Amino acid sequence: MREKADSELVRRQNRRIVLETLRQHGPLARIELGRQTGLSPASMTSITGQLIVEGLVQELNEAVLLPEKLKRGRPLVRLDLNPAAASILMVKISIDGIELVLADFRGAIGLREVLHISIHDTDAGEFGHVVAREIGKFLTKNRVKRRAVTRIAIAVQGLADSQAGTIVWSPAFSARNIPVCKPVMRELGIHCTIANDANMIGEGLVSLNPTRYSGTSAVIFMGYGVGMGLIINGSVYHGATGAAAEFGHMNHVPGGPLCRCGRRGCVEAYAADYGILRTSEGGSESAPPPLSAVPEEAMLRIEDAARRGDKRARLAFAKAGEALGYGIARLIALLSPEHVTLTGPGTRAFALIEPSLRQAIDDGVVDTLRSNVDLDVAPIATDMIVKGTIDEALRHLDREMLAGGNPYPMEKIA
Amino acid sequence: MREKADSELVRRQNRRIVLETLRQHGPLARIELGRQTGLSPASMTSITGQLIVEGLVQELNEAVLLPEKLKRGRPLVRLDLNPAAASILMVKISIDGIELVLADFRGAIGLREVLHISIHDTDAGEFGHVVAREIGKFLTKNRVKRRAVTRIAIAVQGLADSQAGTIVWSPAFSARNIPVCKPVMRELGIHCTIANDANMIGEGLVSLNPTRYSGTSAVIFMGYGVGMGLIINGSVYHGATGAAAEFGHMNHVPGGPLCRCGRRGCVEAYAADYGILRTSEGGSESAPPPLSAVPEEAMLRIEDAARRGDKRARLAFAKAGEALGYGIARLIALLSPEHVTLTGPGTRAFALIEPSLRQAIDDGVVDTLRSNVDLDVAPIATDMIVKGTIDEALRHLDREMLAGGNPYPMEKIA
DNA sequence: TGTTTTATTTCGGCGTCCAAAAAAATGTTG
DNA sequence: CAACATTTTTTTGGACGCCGAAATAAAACA
Repeated sequence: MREKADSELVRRQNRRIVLETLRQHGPLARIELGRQTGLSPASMTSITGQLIVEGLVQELNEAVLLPEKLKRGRPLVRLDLNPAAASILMVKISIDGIELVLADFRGAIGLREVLHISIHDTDAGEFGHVVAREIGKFLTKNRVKRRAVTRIAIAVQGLADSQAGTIVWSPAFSARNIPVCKPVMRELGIHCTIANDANMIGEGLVSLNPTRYSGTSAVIFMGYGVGMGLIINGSVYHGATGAAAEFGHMNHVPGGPLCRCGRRGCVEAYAADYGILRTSEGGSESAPPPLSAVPEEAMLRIEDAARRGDKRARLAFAKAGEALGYGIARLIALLSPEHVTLTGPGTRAFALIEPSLRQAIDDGVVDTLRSNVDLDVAPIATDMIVKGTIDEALRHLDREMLAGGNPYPMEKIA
Repeated sequence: MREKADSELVRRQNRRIVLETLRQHGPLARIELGRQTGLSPASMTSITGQLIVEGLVQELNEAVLLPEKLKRGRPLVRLDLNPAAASILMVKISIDGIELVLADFRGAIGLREVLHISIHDTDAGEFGHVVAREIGKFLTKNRVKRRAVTRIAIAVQGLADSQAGTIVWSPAFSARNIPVCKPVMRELGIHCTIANDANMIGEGLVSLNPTRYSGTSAVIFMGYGVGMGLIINGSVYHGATGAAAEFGHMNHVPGGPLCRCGRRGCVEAYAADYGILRTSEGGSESAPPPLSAVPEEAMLRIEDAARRGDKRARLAFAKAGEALGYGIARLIALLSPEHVTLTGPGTRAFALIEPSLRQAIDDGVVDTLRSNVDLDVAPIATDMIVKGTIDEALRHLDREMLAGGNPYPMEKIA
């Protein structure tokens, strides 16, 4: 049951709609905002006035920006989010290292740095400190005041517990249950959240194209592992702790090949790069997966071999496709998503995977459901993680800032 | 992005909260409503006054009802939903026949009738007419005016397309794609909806215990088939067409036994009564499933045999448990629900199924996820379908009636 | 310079909510 | 039994948000 409504709720909701509209459709004049949101020009004046006083929005001085249309009438004054209102520090933790990105309140990226530091064997108790230290260095080097950073948002490969702020399990670490957010918050005094990277791809897709992703869709990431971002009814699904959508560790065949998670027969054990590598090398299904990342060259070699007709290599991709296909079939049976998007480096070999994947979907799904699903491939995923993480943090921020939206009397605005 | 807010939205939302509170917590005085909803007594007077004028709510004259506490002070006047404000005709279509239930605006059941008519071989074009005719007879016999019936809500075993108002596929029929809602609406002139019965069990559980089911949960129905109602973030999940959550037709083993849906290896092909029957009789996996329902006695016989130690019968239940268990494991990997509830006649033999089911869940789920799931068994399900269907129809009704909530000036109320 | 056009602001009205005061309805007490 | 106490409900008056209409502002055009 929803909360009781009053005039405060009305204002808060309308403020939020205005902010979101500006976020999505770039700079807009008051009257354009009114058309977009359905609010009257009078209310627009009032709402934006308040937002300007609070520093979240600013008027743009764009004599330059409007050379195209020389209409008559009073020129419109475009408004935009004030980039300085907040900034988000995004941290991407992956098997390759740590990436730091600083974005402003509009979501525009200002600074970016990739650290190729070795983290795989970092001690669980140590890692949070390492992250905090690297963030500190990054900020100092770029002369960014810590107080200027509003939020730290972390995306990580593997299972993250967003409630506890920990990395439950990740291919980037040998350790498990690594606390991250708490030490970072303690050492830097900045609010910090952590989430799974595939979920963040989902966030990115939703904020990029809310109409397309207004229903139920899935993004499947293929690479060093198999991850999934699940969009349900237009918003990314996080379980109770943020640890849902473990598509890669959904069982495919009971008692099948050994997975990195320790179980047998997971989709990932067939379809992640190490699974493909193992099959193509004729390794035993009980052979333990490698601890470190499979080098890209190794995968390129197998792909080449398969394209040249090598039987073992072809089989490896066929098995990967079958596992993915049945996994998708099961997903369809449960949720009948409108879109299933494949992404990540593993899609490079999509042509090799596709036949068995489609066959598996054909065999595994009731006809009436299958016809509704649209399967597509989107190779580029890295920046989507960054964008998604930043956008999600900004959405949270919007809500926070609006919650504290004190009533400013009209007189003060003038 | 949500809709713009204004005072109309405030009133609508608060009216709805009041109605829902009355629906849940029985008759309440204005001041009690105020405490429950967080609205002031003044607003309560205004809102309930409006609802009373519209005939949705009525004051209860309960001099009798209050013998318990003889407090002093002005006695409270309890309000309740006006039962006569609307009525719902619920139709349950199953392999056993058709059941008709008439409920009032409070959700209380007034009339009930079970028709053991044979519908299995009804022509697809004919069935809607049959339903309409039976409803007509039922209403005439009980002297209920058609105009008095606000909505017809149908729950059906099998795959329903709630968008199109059709039965896509059902074990109760040999035909497919059977139009139901359109002919019913045409012949009776009453709005009609159709949905899957397992989903309606979900609705029933949510309205019975919203707190427990505020997150993600699944209800799995075992019987002539295997169905599922999926509750996500506190509300029952319907895909785009209402045809989601086909847990029974989620693949378990590629190329496995033949399922009633025509595919191979579905969970249902192992765990529905016909699947258990087939395995226990040592039938080939390619043996086509029976067209008609498996009689209860046959199942009781197999259960008995298994309890007495018959190997084939025990194997049949073990296989059923394994298929269900892996299905649940896959569900957990995707959504990590808080509760999984098993229900339906198939749970009679739960003790026989349980060991392999738990083993399968153990083998199929990553440790960190499994520990969060609470598995329980609730044998009685039939009335939950009725309750859920009625409650869902009433919820829709609430929304409709509130949408047209004209502003009544205070003077008119007095 | 005056006119036209378009964006924005101001003003007055309406609907909602709430707090406080008033009224209503009953029990308690001397 | 009348005055008091207590509790619920209604009434009153004020605040806030939205909107339509009128006023104002800022430009192009003639």
